[in-house]
Amino acid sequence: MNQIEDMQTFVRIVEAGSITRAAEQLNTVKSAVSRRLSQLEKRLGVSLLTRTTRHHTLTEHGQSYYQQSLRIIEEVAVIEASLLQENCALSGRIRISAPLVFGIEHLSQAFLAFNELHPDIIFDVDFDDKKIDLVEGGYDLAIRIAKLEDSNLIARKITSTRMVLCASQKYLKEYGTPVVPQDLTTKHKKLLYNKAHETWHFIDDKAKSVSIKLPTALTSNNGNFLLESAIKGGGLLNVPDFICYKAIKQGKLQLVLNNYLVHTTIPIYALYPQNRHLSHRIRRLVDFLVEYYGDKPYWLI
Amino acid sequence: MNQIEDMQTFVRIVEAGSITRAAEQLNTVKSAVSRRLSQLEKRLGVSLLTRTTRHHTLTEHGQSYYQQSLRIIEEVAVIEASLLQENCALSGRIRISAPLVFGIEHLSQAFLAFNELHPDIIFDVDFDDKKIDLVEGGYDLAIRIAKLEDSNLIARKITSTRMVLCASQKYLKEYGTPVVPQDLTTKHKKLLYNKAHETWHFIDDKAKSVSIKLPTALTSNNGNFLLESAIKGGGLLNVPDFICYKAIKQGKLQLVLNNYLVHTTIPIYALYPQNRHLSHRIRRLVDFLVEYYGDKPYWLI
DNA sequence: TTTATTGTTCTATTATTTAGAACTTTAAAT
DNA sequence: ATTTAAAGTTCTAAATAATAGAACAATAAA
Repeated sequence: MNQIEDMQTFVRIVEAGSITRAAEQLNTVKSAVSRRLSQLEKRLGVSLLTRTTRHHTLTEHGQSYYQQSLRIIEEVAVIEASLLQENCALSGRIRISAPLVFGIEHLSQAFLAFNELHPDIIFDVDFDDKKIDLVEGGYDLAIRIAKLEDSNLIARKITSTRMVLCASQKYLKEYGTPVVPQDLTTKHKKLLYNKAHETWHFIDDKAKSVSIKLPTALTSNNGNFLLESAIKGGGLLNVPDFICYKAIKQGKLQLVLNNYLVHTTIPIYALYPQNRHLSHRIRRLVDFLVEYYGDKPYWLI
Repeated sequence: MNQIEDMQTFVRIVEAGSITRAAEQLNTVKSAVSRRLSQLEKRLGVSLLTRTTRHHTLTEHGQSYYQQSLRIIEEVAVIEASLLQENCALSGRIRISAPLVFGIEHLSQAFLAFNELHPDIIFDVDFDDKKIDLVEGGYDLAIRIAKLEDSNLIARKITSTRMVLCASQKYLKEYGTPVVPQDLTTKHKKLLYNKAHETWHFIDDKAKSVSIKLPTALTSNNGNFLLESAIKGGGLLNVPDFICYKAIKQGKLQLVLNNYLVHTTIPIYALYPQNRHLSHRIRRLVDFLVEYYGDKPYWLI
C-alpha cells in the first residue's frame, strides 16, 4: 500500500484527462496505471471517477480526494525538501516542454551540460511549439520564447533574443542591397516566421519612424526551414538572432539595415506550475540556465 | 519509494525506542526495519538518528522529520477515513494491550465474536497486567480495569465490575459462616488480590459503617490463582465479580455478607492514544465491546 | 573479560509490480 | 448502419522490490 504514489497517480490521471496519457507522463504503461487506480478504489471502497472509453468525470469522492491529494503531495515534498542538503547530488526525472528550434539548437546543449554535473537527472523533453498546458501535460518546466501572457504559471526570465534582418549575398545581388529603409520597395520579399513580425519598423536618418510590410515569399513555423530558404536566396529574413547567428558568422547571411532596424527584444522564460514549493532540482536547473545563457548569450550579434 | 510507509516506520522506531521493538510492533523483522531506515536516510541525504547498540538519539533533522511525519500520517488517515464507507468491511491489524485474567476469560470471546463479523481484522493482543505506554508500545487500544488516572489518553467506559466477597463451603464449615460483619474476627483470613482492597467496608444492621482488615493468607496478582485457592478453602475472597461469577453459579463458592458489603464498582475502560482522528476499525471495535458487555454484563451477580 | 542485546549486512525466498498482448467498449467517421 | 480508432481492462510472464532468517559486528552491562 503506497498511499503517496496512489495519490500521485490519481492526480496525474485527473490532470492528464485519461489513463493512457497519465501512463505516458508517468513513464509507464496504461495497464499499470489502470490497475493502480482500480486497486486504490478498491482499497478506499469508493469510486473516484466514472469512466467511459472517451470521457472521465470525477465523482464527489474523487473531487475531494483529488484536492486533498494535491495538498498532501505538496506537503510531503516540502518536508523532504527541507531536509535535503543544498549541495547534494540531484536526481530524478525532469519533464520539460520546449520550443522546437530553440530547444534542439540551444537547450539540448545546456541540458547535456547540466546532466554532466548531475548524472542522475533524467531529462524528458518534449519539443513542441504548441502552447502546452503544463499541468495537464504533467510538465515540471516549460521554456517559452514570447512576451509573458497572463497565466497561473510562475515565470523566470532566463535570457532573451533580438529580431534581426538578414539575407544571403545571392539574394542581395539579385534584388539589390538596401542602404536606407526606403530602399525596401515591394520588389523585395520576405520570409515570414510569425505573423507578429509581418511589419518591420525602422528609424531613418532623420530620426523618423518607418514601417514597412513586404510581400511574403514563404511562411513557415520552422525557423530552420526559413533559414535554409534565406541562405538559398529566398528572401529577406527577420528572425530571432539565435536562429541565424551562426549563418551570419559563417558569412552565409549578412545583416541588412542593422543600424536602422528597431530590434524587438523577446524574452525567453522558464515557466513552472504555481506550487508553493518549487522542487529543488527544477530550481537548480533554472539557475543553471540563467547562468548558462546570461544577459549576453553567445548568439548575440 | 514509499514515503508514507517510511514515515510510519520512522515514527515507530522513534516511539518504540529501538529498531528491534519497532520491528516487533510492525510485525516484521529488524533487518527489514533497519534497511528501511537506512534507505530513508540515504534518500533524504541526512542522518535522522544517531544510533549505538543501546541508545538512539534523534538528530535535529530527525526531530523535525518525526514531527512532520506524525502530522502527515494523521492527515492521510483522515483523508482516507473520510472516503471509507461507514458500512464497508473492516480490515487490518489491531494491536491491543489487555489485562491478563479479564483478557483471556472475557475479552478473547468478544474479540472472536467481532472477528466473525469482520474476518479481515487481525487481532494482535498482548495480555499483560503491567501498565503499558500505549504510544511507546505502538498499541491502537488498551483495556484497563481501574479508576481513570490523568493521562494523555482518551478513555471510553465499556462496562464495569463489582467487588464481591465469597468463600467455599469447605472454608465456611471450618471457619464459620459470618452472618453480620462483626462475625469477621481475626480468626478469618483473606486471599488478597490487590493492596487497594485490603480493607473491606460494610454497612451493618444499624446503618453503621464497619471497616475490617483481616490477616492475609495469600497474595497474588493473578485472579485465577486466588480463585482456585478460595475454592480449595484457602480463605475469604474479595475480587471483581468477573473472576468469581462462574464459580458462584456452579456452587463452588458462595457469597458472604453480600447484603452488608459496600460493593466497590470498578469501571472497565478502553483507552487509545490521543489522535485527532480515531481509526474507523478501532471505533467500531470499541462500539462493539460496549454493546457486547453493556450496563449489566453477564458476570453480574 | 564475558555475556547479552542491539543493529547491520548478506542472500535465498517471497511478494509485488510492470510490460506487453489480447480483448472489450464506445464515440466518431464513413 | 457499419466501420474505424482510441481508450480502458484483464491476463500472464518477466522484472523488480521487499522480506525473513542467519551470520556478523559493536557495545553496554554483568
